[in-house]
Amino acid sequence: MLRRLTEEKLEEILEAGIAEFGEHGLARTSMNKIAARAGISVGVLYKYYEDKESFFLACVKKSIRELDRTLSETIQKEESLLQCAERLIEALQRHCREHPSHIRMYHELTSSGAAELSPGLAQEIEGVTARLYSGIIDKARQEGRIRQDADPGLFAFFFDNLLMMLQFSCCCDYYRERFSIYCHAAPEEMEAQIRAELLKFLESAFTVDKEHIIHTNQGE
Amino acid sequence: MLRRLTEEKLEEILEAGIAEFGEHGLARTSMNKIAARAGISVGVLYKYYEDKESFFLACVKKSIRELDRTLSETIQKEESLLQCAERLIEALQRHCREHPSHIRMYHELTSSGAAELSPGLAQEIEGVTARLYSGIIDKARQEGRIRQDADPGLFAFFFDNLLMMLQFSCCCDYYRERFSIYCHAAPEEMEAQIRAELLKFLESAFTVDKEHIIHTNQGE
DNA sequence: TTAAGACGTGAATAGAAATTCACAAGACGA
DNA sequence: TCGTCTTGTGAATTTCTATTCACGTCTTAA
Repeated sequence: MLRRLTEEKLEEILEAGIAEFGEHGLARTSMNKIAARAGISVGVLYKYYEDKESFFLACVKKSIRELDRTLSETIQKEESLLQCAERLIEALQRHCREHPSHIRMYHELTSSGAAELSPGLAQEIEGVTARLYSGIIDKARQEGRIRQDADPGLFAFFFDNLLMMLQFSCCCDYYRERFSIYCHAAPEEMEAQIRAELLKFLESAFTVDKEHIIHTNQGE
Repeated sequence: MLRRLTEEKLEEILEAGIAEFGEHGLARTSMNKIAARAGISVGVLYKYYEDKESFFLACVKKSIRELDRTLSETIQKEESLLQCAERLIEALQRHCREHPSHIRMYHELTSSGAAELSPGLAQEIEGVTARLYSGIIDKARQEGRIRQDADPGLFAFFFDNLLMMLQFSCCCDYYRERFSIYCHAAPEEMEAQIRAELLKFLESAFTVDKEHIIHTNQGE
């Protein structure tokens, strides 16, 4: 039986690829398995994509598109840094629930399997959020809402680190295990609490009104 | 020429394995290449180790041992949370400089290539630090040095997330790229600044004396 | 209705790498 | 010095999978 591939089928194939890449990583994922999972033959994959690598890139692009949509729906309004953070965390938690394999694939792509692709991918994936977060934080600083001596780039970097690890901890085996070592529960059982505590942490980290700066270097 | 393997040679072989695993990940690393890199024949690898997986585990064990040594030398004293953090950051930055391939291998091990190993490894690797950090933070909380409503487990988790990303950002290609997107420089060019800013971030996050808790949930 | 062209199929090919094993080289006791 | 045991060697085997290609099926235009 031979069916011309529809637009939806093509999306399905990408989704199958994302799932497999997320489960096994670029190196260990078999094109034959992807085809089987998508219910097509291997050959057709090579009609649409040059090779495994470009298929992988297409999967990543699709995934980026969906994440960007989620994010841009989330951060439109004029909001305070923390309101923004709260919405972001919520959105990412939802994204983890709905597209865990996307996050897993994203994690795989940071590993050495995709070494040659790193430079381009990092730029494409992180570029948007980096500018976004740095901008938000810089604005907050200029408005005097966070400490004046904070470096916006690095603070944005720390902020994104926390969000990224949040996602990995929800979706990736190793990090799920690690989470449960810290918290004795699976992340999906305490989504609200995680969100609340992360907000507290960020709230403290970002808030400026301290009377007493802790004395780090007073020795024993 | 045939030389009986010495204790040092065995360590060298593990070090070669760590380097290869760090560069290519578990799946893409070839036992033949490891042997060549270590200057021995493949066969002998299989005399000492059951298969690739157990060799990988031996490499990880060696790496854990060295990290544990670094950490236990670092956190012995009775110190404040932030002093402790500062020492930790310094120690980890040094560790990154001296053993980048260990960090790379650690990162590879969190990816799906080592899926079956995840549970055991996570426990072994994270168990110690998790208890350590949670303990330090819990103590600080009981002494009233950080906000009372903080969950020690989650705060320790966030703390470790930041430290872990710091290491990846120094040693792993993708994360190095990502770092430079945020900060427009390579991490080794601004080690001191990173340390200082991360301390500020943590200092703020952990410090308790705030008059005004930011109003997160007041709506628009 | 039909024939050319377009597209999907999946068995076959080729290459890479894990693992094995028959053999060789040193160690050691007599 | 000799024979045996231990241990390292690396070519050969096996397995896995990316990629190809000769073929069959559908579409479509006349």
